[in-house]
Amino acid sequence: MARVSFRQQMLQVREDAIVDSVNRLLAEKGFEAMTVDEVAADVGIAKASLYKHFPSKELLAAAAMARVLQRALAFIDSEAWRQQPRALERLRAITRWAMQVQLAGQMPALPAQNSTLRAALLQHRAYLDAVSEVSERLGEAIVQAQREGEIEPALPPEVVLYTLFARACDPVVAMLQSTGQYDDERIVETVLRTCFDGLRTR
Amino acid sequence: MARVSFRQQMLQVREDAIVDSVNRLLAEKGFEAMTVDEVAADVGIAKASLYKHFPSKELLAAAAMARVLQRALAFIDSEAWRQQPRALERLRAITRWAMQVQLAGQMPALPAQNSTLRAALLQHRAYLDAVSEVSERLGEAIVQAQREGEIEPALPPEVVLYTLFARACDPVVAMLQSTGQYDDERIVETVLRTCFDGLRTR
DNA sequence: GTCTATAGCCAGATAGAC
DNA sequence: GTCTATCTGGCTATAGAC
Repeated sequence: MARVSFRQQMLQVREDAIVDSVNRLLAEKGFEAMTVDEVAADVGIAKASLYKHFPSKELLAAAAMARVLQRALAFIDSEAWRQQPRALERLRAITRWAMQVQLAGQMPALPAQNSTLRAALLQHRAYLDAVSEVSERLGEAIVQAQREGEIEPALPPEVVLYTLFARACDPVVAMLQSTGQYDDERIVETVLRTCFDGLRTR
Repeated sequence: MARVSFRQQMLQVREDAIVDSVNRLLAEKGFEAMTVDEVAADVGIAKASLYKHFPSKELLAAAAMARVLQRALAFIDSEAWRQQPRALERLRAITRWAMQVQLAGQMPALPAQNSTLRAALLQHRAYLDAVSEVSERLGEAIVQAQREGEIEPALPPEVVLYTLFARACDPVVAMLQSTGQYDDERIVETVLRTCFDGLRTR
């Protein structure tokens, strides 16, 4: 059995704390506006210490984005998710999960088209692996939901996939949150509804 | 009749060129990653000259965002739009217009929650006026569409409004464009469909 | 108003002691 | 690995000649 030293555990805990902070700051201000000084201050360590853990700002952000995807994957692998018999309900569940992460201020924004972050992500193994793993699992659920007649079969599966990725970061969630008029559950259910059922009357 | 001097016309043309460049760069890289040097180079003038037209980077971006909204307003005021008898079709038309602007690379991204740009926008008269004017017109169309039974009446009108604003910048448009597998019209119609009809089968 | 040149600042990254 | 102190580059903004 893999014995993990106390030192390594401490390291892991610290890195988790760092990545938490980065997630929050990425969600709040985006990659470019987030400064490494802020991250260090938020974690409560010196900036130079941060650079011992992550060799650049880009790789710091990439680690954070990879972890969100790994958590999504953990959710997808959970019993509760896989036991859901209808594929449509599985898709709703993962989308709901993503919106809850966003409401908790832990969903980093999608990187802009042209950004040093984007370039770094395309070379980041853990991130790319997580993206393709999540895409594959969701792709299966999408195709199944289409076979079951629940998701519109005329939509190419990749359109559905991209839409779900985009809705995970849907700015409408933050807009509704900032009005203060809706509680979290209401926000999630409303945005989920507009995503799956559209704005038109059914 | 208002006589406009040749000088003023030249000025206007130049400022339009500047704002075009800013729009493109804002769409491509976002406010923080865009540099004033790039804008100047893109327009083909010196950076100091830019600052004669716009006193700060924030106000430069704000002018660009205000102009997009003013163009949206011009579209809303056009005969073709207003003669459309059904409110739902008017909402579809303005959303389609926004997606075409985005495909043309001229739709600036929504500012992040916490950003110097956001602060500047909240003090920018032309921007705020345009936002509230657009919101008012769309709000009327939304309520009417709900009365006509076309837009889901259970959705608060502001949720519909925010959703339309968000879809104007929907990253799915750029994602589909970057695959190169779809022509512009197909992209617009597909994303419009997911917005109004949802992902589920009807 | 346009330019060249530069001031001033701030953020990413590093040196080097402990 | 952690810190303090510092380097370095690039960015916003301006000075000042034309």
